[in-house]
Amino acid sequence: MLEKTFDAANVEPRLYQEWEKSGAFNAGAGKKDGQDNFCIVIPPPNVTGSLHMGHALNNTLQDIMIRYHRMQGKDVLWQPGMDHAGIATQMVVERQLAENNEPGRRDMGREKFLERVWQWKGESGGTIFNQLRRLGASADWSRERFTMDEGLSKAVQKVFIELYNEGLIYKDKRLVNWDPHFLTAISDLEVEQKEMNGHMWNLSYPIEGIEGRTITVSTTRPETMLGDTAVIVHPEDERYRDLIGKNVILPLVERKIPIIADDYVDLETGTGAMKVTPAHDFNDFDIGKRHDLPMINIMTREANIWLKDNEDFLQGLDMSEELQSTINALDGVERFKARKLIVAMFEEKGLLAGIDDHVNMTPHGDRSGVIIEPYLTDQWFVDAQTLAKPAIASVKEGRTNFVPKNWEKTYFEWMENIQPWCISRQLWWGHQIPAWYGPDEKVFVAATQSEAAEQAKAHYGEAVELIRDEDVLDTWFSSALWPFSTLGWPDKTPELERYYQTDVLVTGFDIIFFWVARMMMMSLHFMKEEPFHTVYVHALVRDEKGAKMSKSKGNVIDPLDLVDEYGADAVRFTLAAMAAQGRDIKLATSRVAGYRNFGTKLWNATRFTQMNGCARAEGFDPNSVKETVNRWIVTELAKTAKDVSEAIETYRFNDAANGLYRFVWNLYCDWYIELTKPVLQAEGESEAKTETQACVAWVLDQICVLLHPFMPFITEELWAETGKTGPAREGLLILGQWPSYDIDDTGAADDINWLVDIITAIRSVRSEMNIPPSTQLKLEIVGASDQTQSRLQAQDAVIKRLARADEIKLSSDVPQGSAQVVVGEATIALPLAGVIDLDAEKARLEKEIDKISKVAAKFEAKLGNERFVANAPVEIVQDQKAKLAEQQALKAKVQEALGRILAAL
RNA sequence: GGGUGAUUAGCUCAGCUGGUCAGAGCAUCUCGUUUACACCGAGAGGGUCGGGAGUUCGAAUCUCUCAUCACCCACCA
Repeated sequence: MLEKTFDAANVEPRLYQEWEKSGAFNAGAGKKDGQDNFCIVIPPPNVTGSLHMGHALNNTLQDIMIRYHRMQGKDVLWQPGMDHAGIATQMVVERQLAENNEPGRRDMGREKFLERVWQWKGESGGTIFNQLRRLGASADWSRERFTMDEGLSKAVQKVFIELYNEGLIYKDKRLVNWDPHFLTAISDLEVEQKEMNGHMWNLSYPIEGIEGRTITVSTTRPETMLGDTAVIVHPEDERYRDLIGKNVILPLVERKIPIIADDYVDLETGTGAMKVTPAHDFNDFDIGKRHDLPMINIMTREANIWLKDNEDFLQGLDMSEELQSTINALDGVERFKARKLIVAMFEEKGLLAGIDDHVNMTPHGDRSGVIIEPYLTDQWFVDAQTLAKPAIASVKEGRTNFVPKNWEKTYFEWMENIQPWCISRQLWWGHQIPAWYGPDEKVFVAATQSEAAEQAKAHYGEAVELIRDEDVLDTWFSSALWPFSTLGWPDKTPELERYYQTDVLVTGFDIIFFWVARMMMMSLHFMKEEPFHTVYVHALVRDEKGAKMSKSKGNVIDPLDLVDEYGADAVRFTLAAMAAQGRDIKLATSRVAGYRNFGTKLWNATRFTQMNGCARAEGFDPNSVKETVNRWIVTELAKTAKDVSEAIETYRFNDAANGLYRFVWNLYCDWYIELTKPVLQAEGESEAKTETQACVAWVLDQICVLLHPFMPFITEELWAETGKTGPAREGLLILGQWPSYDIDDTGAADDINWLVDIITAIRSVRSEMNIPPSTQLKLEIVGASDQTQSRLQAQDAVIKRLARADEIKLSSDVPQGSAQVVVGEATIALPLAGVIDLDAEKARLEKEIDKISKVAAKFEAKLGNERFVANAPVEIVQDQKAKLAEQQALKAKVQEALGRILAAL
């Protein structure tokens, strides 16, 4: 006999071990008779990561599909693995070094530092996978991969070399987003624009040769004026037309820079004159290119002002004492301090024309949080525009589909405007770029140094010393290869052959650009086939009030805390039930508690079966059950199974979960079990009892199967429990067989619906009339049709039990002073003269009539509308007519009942 | 500046391709310990589906518009 509740904390780890030991997670485990494959690659979490709600949702949905398809008998692979997370990991290890007062990364040197990172990875990396295990994730852990594994690194190298040879990867000197904290370039995607309150400074630049005349430019970044190389005005601008072609004397540095015309300038904005700093602003960079302006970088990598020994800056300057002192004052100063100093200097010279408040979008590094500096450096880029073309076509032509579909628009929007992807990072942890430089900076890209040396020898005609590029690749470069690199590419492995193309990618919308788009590009280029046919994009998990969960807000719900409190099944079921497409999930823990209760409900239903001898029967055939109630429940089960399967296959996980919830609680527990009690608890043996016992057990079995993808632990446990009696069971539920039935008995459904109606109606009256549960009623049925009479006879015991009546008889008249309920054509009288309040009964019936009238009025209005009758489809009109007639008949009956009460009053 | 998604019972949300679609769960109220379950059972109250206009015989469901909120993208000094 089972305990009263399911002890998740104890059972879950045990069952998880059993599953793992059984090999059920391994690819091929569920395979039966050479059926289909099903493959999902996990979105690789950061090696530094720990489980948050987003992961919990993401992996729950994946596991539901994986378990579902496994039970379908497919050869299933859920490919797990982790991402090396360049910046994040380097950050963690550097912090650890600092905490231990150990030498920093630079003091340590590259090799030793990397050793430390590997050591850290071995000790603390990948805790997230143990957390996923607690959720019940049935990934094939034996195939776990890491983006820095030898195999995956080989794939990265091959991809880099091939793209380079095809001209799709190139090195370029241009402005990049520079993170002055981590001292590395980052891609556009790793930049977050944040609104900041700042100022707009108006700076006046004197015109060369025109005493007393200045031109005023507006800027949000005065410190960059040190690197100005032009002022531009609009060619049509009357105010400045005479100045075009002249020079300004750049204040402080006394550099002569030209005033040129460029229609980039907006006549309406600011003063209509713009300073141009090509080395520190993306727009200015383009303008500089257009006009072939010098690009003067005036900052160090740390974003401090750099003037001394800065050749580009010093070139062409006349070193005066004043300039020297300006340089002394500014050199090495942090950029925002320098800003203040420079503004003050302008003010002192009388060249500060004004300061306005200004709100501007400021770029921040998503990891470091510091303000990004547009910075002129040599970096490696991927020609994303070229790679994007087939990736766009693929989605346009439906070879890969987004669910929900509206994400395709976002995807197109981004892909069609894609910029070169900066892939080099000035970090150590990552895939070092396979490029070597000769004496004249000539690049040799090759898999190994010796290959590079050969190339160099061929080029120079002699052996030369080569220096390897220090940089590593963007982490997302390796993630982009995930669907094929994890399967063994570039080797032609059986897994690659078998599981590629994978099926579904499950992901949050926040990484569509980072990851999905790039997988599409790389996979199409190297595999010539889409990485997956479907991208299921799920929502963000927010807190109860809809706010994004974040540490700083302190509203983070830790999924493991929820698992501790309510069990993994409850957490999973909650997430599935709330995963309606296209909506964020606002997680309320009350929901989790509710679904924990759902598990308990099922648990106790199983206890009920045990107490009532409902053991599984050998060769039970749901198609041949005879009892109405049994025919009804198997019909409902068949419907539910069909709905759930369909919902899972169309990614409507909430519909699947809710369908199961409804069936288990509202049909199986609330009605089926109650309806079977009279038979099950009757003395002695009967065919009906034997059949019902078997049927109750069988449906419970099927519930476990259908619920297993959602609530794997409790169902597995119950499966084991119910396996202890009846015919021996083979194996674990995880490898059970997903059902589909062809059962549909509408007659039984009608009978039971009638039964439910009559019981509900009587209960309702009892409750409203305050008839205590202990009072046994005598029911008198008036006007019953033949069908109703036979139903009454068949269901006599059940009605008596559930409506709490000790006698049911047919009558020709309603006894005076009875409470009355109308069910179909029959009126059920509850003879309670003297017990009930007739005024209350009168009010109740009046209210009932009112309600019916309202419904009837709707149909009347429709049918009274000539145009409706003329235009609506015939079936609809017929349907509405029938419904109206039904309501009218009902109303007449209730009115009769009311008449009797009025007479009695 | 461009784009997307919201707005349905007190709360959190379902409602697909227009015709009982006005629903669920929590919360509330009443009653209940009948041996599966109080993490329970029975019953009840509660919304003119954000405002307005339109299409249609018929709209929560389609179109437009306004309002409010959220998010994403963007180099306007």
